[in-house]
Amino acid sequence: MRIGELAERAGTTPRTVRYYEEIGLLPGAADRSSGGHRSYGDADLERLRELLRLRDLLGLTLEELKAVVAAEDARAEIRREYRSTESPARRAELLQAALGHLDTQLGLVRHRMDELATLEAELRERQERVRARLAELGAPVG
Amino acid sequence: MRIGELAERAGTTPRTVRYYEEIGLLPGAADRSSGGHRSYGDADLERLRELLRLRDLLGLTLEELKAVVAAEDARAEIRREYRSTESPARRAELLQAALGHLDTQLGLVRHRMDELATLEAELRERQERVRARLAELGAPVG
DNA sequence: TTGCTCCTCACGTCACGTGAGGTGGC
DNA sequence: TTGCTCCTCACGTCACGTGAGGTGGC
Repeated sequence: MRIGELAERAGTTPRTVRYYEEIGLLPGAADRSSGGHRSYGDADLERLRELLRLRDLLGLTLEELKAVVAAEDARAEIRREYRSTESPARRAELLQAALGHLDTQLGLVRHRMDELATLEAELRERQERVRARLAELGAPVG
Repeated sequence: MRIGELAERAGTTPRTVRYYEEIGLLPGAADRSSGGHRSYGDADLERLRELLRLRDLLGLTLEELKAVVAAEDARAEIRREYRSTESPARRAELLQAALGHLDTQLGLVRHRMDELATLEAELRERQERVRARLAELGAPVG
């Protein structure tokens, strides 16, 4: 697919995709099919979606996202080395590193969920109070 | 308290507080005690904390936060009018508007929580896979 | 008097948005 | 041939960061 479709399906803009490529967060599109147009596959779409999700949900900066990409590339490297002659010790080391990154991300996710749960509770409390006042006025509760 | 303490207790910087004042998101500090230094109270701290929370957790822009502030000022206005001679119809109207704003915010909060829950599930799944591979290697599960 | 924090410009930065002017595929 | 999307500059914008140079309270 071309950059317009990629961006729309990922929920962003072509400009953002080009910017991410410019700063090295996304690799330059593999083939620039005739006319210099960037061309992308489904794997590119999935990776972009995940980056945007981490950006929006966890508030990671683009520098931090670069570190995430590096960690994921390392995981991909693990899979590639999996059947090679790499030593079990080295494999375990890489897997442990991957576990560390996942732990960090899970910690961030849970922290955010806690904060959101607190916010939700406060909003519901306010909502109840407003509803109670409306009831006092003899109005129907919306 | 002065701007440095306010900012630190709210988890931000003096520059951000001044910027929010500059664009009209925060009112200019009530008293500029001798020397032109801004002075703040606990209510200012609470309001700032809430704005930062909405910014960080829901990703609202500063323009959107202005609308939130306007809605909250309207709620404060309701309380002020509560014992005045305002008509019940007018009061109900203001309360309904407040309910609408709360509904909107609750919708955003729940949407974010859903997205975070999905992300958490995916991260846990990856974690399990990595752990399984580590177990295959005969290594202790971290 | 010495630090510490505060003040106001004002330029820099991050993460893009938005034309300007031009080329390429159905 | 006409739209549509793409391309590369390059300047603009939002939300601040970061000194520059100076004043004020324990």
